[in-house]
Amino acid sequence: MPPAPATPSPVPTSADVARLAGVSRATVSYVLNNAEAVRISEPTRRKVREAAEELGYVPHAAARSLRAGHTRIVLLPISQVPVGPLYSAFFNELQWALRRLDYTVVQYGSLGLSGDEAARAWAELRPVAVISLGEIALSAHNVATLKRAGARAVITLGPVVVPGAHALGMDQTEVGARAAEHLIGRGHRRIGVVVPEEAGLELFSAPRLAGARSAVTAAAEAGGIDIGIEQLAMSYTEESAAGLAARWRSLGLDAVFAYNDEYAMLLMRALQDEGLRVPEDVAVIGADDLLIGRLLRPRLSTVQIGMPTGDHLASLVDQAVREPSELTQRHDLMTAMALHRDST
Amino acid sequence: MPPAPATPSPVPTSADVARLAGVSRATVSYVLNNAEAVRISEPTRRKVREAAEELGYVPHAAARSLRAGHTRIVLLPISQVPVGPLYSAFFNELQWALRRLDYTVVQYGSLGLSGDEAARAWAELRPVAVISLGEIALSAHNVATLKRAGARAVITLGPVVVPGAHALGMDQTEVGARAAEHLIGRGHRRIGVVVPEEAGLELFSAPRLAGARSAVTAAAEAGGIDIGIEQLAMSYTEESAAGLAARWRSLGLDAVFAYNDEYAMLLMRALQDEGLRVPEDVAVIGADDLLIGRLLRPRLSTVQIGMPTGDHLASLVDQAVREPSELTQRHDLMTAMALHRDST
DNA sequence: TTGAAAGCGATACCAG
DNA sequence: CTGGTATCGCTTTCAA
Repeated sequence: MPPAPATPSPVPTSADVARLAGVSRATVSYVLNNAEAVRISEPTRRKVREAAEELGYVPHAAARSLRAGHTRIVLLPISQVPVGPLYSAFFNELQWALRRLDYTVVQYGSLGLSGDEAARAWAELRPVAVISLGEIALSAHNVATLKRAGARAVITLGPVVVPGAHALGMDQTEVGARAAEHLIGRGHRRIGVVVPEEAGLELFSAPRLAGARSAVTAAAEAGGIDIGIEQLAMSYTEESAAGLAARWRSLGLDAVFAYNDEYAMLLMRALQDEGLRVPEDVAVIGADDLLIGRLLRPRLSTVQIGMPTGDHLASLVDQAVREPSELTQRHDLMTAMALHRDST
Repeated sequence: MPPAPATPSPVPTSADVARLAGVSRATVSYVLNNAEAVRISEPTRRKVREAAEELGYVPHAAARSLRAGHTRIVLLPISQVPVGPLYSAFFNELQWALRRLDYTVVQYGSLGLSGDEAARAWAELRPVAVISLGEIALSAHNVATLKRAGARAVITLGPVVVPGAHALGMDQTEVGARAAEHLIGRGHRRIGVVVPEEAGLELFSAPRLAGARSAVTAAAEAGGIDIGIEQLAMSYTEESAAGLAARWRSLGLDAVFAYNDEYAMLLMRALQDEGLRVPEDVAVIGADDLLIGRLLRPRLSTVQIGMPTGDHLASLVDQAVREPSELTQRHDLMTAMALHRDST
């Protein structure tokens, strides 16, 4: 007796369901999609449903979208760097909200790809929308590639505006500006700005630094005073923080905006260990208003960031998909506000 | 003159490329996939490539995998809860490693779905593998559904073993056990265990608590001594920590294992504000060895966790996909080791 | 070396 | 009310 046929467990298709139920594939499709246009008798419906159940039939998304001519995929390139709890929470929320709107969120790790490579790779999936944080620099040409592949919206959340793309910018310059203004307002005139050495974070750190710079310039001109600002490289390790703290006195600074609360805490601890008093000798301000910033003493002053809700952003995305012609440019989605505690 | 035809920007297909290049679709496919089996003349190749370039042609992944009969999708259900920087970093790494092995990682938010619903939704994408953290409780039947839909491996990283699934468990009980042993070894006999109230974290907190429990039992039996252990609910807010600290003296505990470093820091600060000395009045140990745990004073003792590298896990996944019959069960991928600092 | 054509799975039109 | 069938884009066998 010959062995069983080579196909051990063929994936059941709608044809299998049809065969088992004794109807045509068309009928199966109608029943399973609750098609309103055609009326199918109740016994037939039951037969079909039972057959599908028995076979464990699950429709094939690729086949369906091939037929439909479009997908509901929203592609979310993921970045390699840990962008902090604030952004992580925001992304989770966004995913969620998009799913509720019946989109399938596909996160795609694209580290190390050029804009061209990334755009091609993404386009293969025929996403209906792409939401880029900005970790991959997209050109107008890349946007065109994606649109030609059926993307109805290419949305960038980063600071860089790309022709053809919707920009829902989370303006990080505001963060730096609020921090600098806070320090200046409290009488500080020699301000350091910590810029993380970690690769990938420049997407956030550069605008924050730029914002601080412009705030300093504005304040100096308005008040006719001399304010200094200095960029300080530091990485997220105790050693790096200690190194910076060790040469602190030679820098002649009386305040520092430390990128975010984590870097601020790290640096503040190192400064204290170096014998400097916070805020008397040096004022320290972070950003993101993380809970841990309230645990160290003195309590850390910070810039509180108001992120848009996932629901809100999702609905903007949905709108862009429905009406791609309205090229939205918005930069008011994120708010920043200095929060005075005890470290400044 | 009539307006342009209704189709504004039809997505270019391989047929369009063929037409433009003056060859057949087959030839286009051969050229673009660098088919070794057939030899195509160099001029033809160039013509095809140029035509593809000019049209901005990008192949259609769904059509391709429909034809191929399988995908390279690895489905990663994502949980709603922030599981901490350790896990986030691990997941990033894993994604990366999988992409290098030419898989497409699809993260799928499945919160609120039942096991049945989730399995069906995932199966529609015909993933070649599913890697579940365990946030959705999968039954053997669900695993069967996925396998019938072509999944060659269903892998669970959580503590629950599901029939038919590969288990690459990250054994969280070890964490609790090491923490409890550390505290017992340092002479503590009344141990509290903080269990986060945040939904979703029970996946981690329950095994950590269980591990602490069994370590206590083991030590008590071996030493013939009386050791008490008590579960303490707390959420990640200052209020909750303060509330717990306020009733601390009435609990009669001399040590606490606080789920992880973040909860530990929060509680330690609240205890100190309540006038309790750490570690004299109460010893505190966390877990995950986060950098911030070294910033507070006293420095936080912790349980250091050794996660498998993304590369390692990815290669295990790849192996499971290639050889699905070898049902792997491994629980030694994560290591846990108590780290003594100053808070115990 | 290239072209014609079958077929992957699901859907929707048009007949019956 | 239900069934046959063309179609989506791509790969691959078979013929020429």
